[in-house]
Amino acid sequence: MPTVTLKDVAALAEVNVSTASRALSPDKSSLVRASTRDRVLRAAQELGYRGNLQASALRRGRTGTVGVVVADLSNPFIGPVLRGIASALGHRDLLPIMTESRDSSEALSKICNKLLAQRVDGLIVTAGRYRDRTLLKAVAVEVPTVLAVRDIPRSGIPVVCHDDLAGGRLAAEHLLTLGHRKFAQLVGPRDVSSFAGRAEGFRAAIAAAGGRCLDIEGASVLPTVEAGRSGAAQFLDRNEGATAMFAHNDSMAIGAIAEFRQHGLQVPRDISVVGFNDVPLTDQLRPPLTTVRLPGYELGRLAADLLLSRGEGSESTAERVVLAPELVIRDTTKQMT
Amino acid sequence: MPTVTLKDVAALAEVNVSTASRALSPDKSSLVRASTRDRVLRAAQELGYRGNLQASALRRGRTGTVGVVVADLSNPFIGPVLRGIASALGHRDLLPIMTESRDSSEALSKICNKLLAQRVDGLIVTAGRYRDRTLLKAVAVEVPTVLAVRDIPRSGIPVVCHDDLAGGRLAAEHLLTLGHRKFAQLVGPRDVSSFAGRAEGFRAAIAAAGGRCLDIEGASVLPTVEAGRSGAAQFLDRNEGATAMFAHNDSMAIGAIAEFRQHGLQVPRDISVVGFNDVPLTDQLRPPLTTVRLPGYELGRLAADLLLSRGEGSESTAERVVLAPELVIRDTTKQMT
DNA sequence: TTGTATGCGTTATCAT
DNA sequence: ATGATAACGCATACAA
Repeated sequence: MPTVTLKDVAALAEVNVSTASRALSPDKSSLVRASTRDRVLRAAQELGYRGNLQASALRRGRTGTVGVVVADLSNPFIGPVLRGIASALGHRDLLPIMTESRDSSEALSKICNKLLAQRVDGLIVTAGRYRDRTLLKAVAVEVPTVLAVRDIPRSGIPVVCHDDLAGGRLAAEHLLTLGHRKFAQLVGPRDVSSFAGRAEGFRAAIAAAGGRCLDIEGASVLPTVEAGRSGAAQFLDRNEGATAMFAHNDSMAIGAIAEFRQHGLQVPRDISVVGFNDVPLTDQLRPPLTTVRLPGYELGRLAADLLLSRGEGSESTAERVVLAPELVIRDTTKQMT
Repeated sequence: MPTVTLKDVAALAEVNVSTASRALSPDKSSLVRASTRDRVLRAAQELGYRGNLQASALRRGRTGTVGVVVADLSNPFIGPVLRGIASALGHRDLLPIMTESRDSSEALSKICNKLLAQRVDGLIVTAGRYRDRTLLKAVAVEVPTVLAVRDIPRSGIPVVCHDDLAGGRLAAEHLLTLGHRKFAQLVGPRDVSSFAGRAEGFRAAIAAAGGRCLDIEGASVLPTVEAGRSGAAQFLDRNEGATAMFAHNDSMAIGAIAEFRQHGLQVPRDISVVGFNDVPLTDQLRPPLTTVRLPGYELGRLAADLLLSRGEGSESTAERVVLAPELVIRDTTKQMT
């Protein structure tokens, strides 16, 4: 497969390469006479010419690509976010390069290096933990960067995230309204802003109402169904009379409910449970899960927009966009009797 | 941020760029004296030098990137596949460029064009439908390509997929063993190999056993929970005495079960249901879903391996790898009484 | 072992 | 309106 270059096209159209280049460039094509442009276009068509973005990038100093790092591609929450990013980016003819760090700082570092070597025009990181602050600050000086989903305070990096503080508060207020006074929460990793925010929002709202809240740390590594089970088991061991539990994501909530059931406790009859994220199928569970919904697609779109606006040098844009969560009341929470 | 080039490094190390290039190239670094290499390395370190992969690619004729196209990033099945791909690729220092077609042929076409313009070294397509055959055949002559998950018969493109025929058969045999004789299946899109295979495998096994099977087409556009509901509703309308249903994925199975429940029918008491994919949380449903599990991670790894082996010109490798599915029996199927 | 020179494919500048 | 040419950053063939 003899790769067709601009030179070939120019030769066939009997023009100089620079003319061919102009004719094929969307914005400069007006500088060339219509008839010759047509000739070039036809030649390109005939040869099956494809611009070489590598060469173009080298010459122009921009690659037309944006790196995107996510922690976990299997996290159902991330799909909409990526779609939002891709949508906003595709709109301006940029190609997202998506990668997964598996929440490993080492992997994140490697990925960033690769992306920088690829000379991405921008970077969107949804996988940042507090301990990655130094790394990401260094990255951010090399390429326009925005954080999404997870914030890193004092990093100085612009961010689009959801309001986890409000999310935790929403969960707390819902349970308080139902008459609960003693609570437990299954906390997620402490050095991830989303989880830290949920913990603090919940704790503060409970405290403000004079309630008591027990933190279960067992699930602080990976917030999975299994972690939810073991967290619930711990909770039952040292039960201090809590009647409601807030899990920092739906997986843990589901695990907890399963564990409760196994111990003969029914949700919500014996204990109320609130999850977080509203991932698919939570509405199909028995009972359907009360949870907090986040605007993933919107978040992705805004993150990409923020990146683009920064890339254009208009530093005037907001550095921090926070999206409101929404409480979805289903059947795992009920009024105290 | 004045971008550091090889020239800068060479200048600081007081060597020629070619020497610097050699010193920094992992495999050619043996050609340079240890002391000078150290000097170059230190200079690179000091300046924070990053190779420019664009320029390197232009010169070497390979970019070190592989395009990956998926139909739907939110499909929980795809996560492991992508991880498998990334793992195999990362191992050889290749960067996967992941993209999503949303199952649109138009989008697929655009994406392929972009990826080709990016001069990816290879392409893995998990989003191919039958109608994309022409497009993908054209793509495959330009760049080493492998299909994954979804096959396209008579495309001549190597493929790694699961054995959907066997998957359908597994479902059928399980239900037959339980004593069922009249069936319905909620079919997925006809022009996607995975669904076509499931349909055919199920149908054939039923026919071979002298059973009867009704195909419900209502869900043939997007196989979602909603499609499962409406499919089940259709099924109930024209009920012909079937006692078991095979849904072509878990979402549809879940939707069907919900619809049945709404009509006062219990699963598996009144009707047995088998899903497909074993996506997360299906084990947490009430009742837990009987389904067919596919080796996603393994599939991704093998697809990447196949691509790499092809890229190396060893055309001797198998053109078609088919992975065995596994039946996961849970509680939505039961013995006929 | 190191340096010199050239070209990868494109675009921008400067002429014409 | 078009052509000639240089340069982007790097890697290699060849020379020394």
